[in-house]
Amino acid sequence: MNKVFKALSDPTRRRVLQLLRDRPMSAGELAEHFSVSKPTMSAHFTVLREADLVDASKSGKSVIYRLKLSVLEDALLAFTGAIGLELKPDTAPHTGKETP
Amino acid sequence: MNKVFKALSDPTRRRVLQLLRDRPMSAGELAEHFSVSKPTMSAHFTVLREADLVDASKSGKSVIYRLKLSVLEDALLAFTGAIGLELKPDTAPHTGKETP
DNA sequence: TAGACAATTAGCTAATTATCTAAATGAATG
DNA sequence: CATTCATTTAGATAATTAGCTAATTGTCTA
Repeated sequence: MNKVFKALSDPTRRRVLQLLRDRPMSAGELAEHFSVSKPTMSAHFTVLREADLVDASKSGKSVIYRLKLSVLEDALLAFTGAIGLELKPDTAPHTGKETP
Repeated sequence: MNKVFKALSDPTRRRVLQLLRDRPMSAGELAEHFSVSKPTMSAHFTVLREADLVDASKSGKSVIYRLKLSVLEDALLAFTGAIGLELKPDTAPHTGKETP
């Protein structure tokens, strides 16, 4: 859980997760959304991978990153539970079509 | 919101919030739960205060810290909302008697 | 009012982090 | 099979952070 919170402490990484909410994306595609160098982005991806918040799979020349939403959810629920902030899953699954 | 996540990125600070869940506590009382020096704890309190996650009030020789649960809740909901992780408040208010 | 006590500030250090450029790796393609 | 393209690794640096001890501030109380 510590790694998850460390990963979430950087705004760039939080934004990456947000982008991945809609669909899996390649490293380069993700990097286009930010004004930092690709190696810097690559380092952010490593942090996210080590926190198990994303999954990386190679596809040809590209590396595709996917959000692991359940890991994020589990960490957040574990923390809020420990704090006594009772949040609970709102069962409506994400469709990827929220803002058409 | 960034300051909140920065504040949450340290396990000591997360634990402080957890301790404050039960009741307001003085700086010294909080510090007793950790094996770091008081000045170090004081620095953690500053981070939590700057993130607006706690409220500090002087009472005689002591400084009493109180958890600002709604600030934490708002930040977490803002983030989970942006991610498409639909958590929602579970309306049951915290009584302070959960584990008697 | 002189200690005693609680907490913070000052000043320092070691470790971590975000960033960069340049180089290396690995896969597809002419 | 040499080139191009996507990504990562190497190596460096500046900024931030968590930690310490010593000193300061502020509030009781004997």
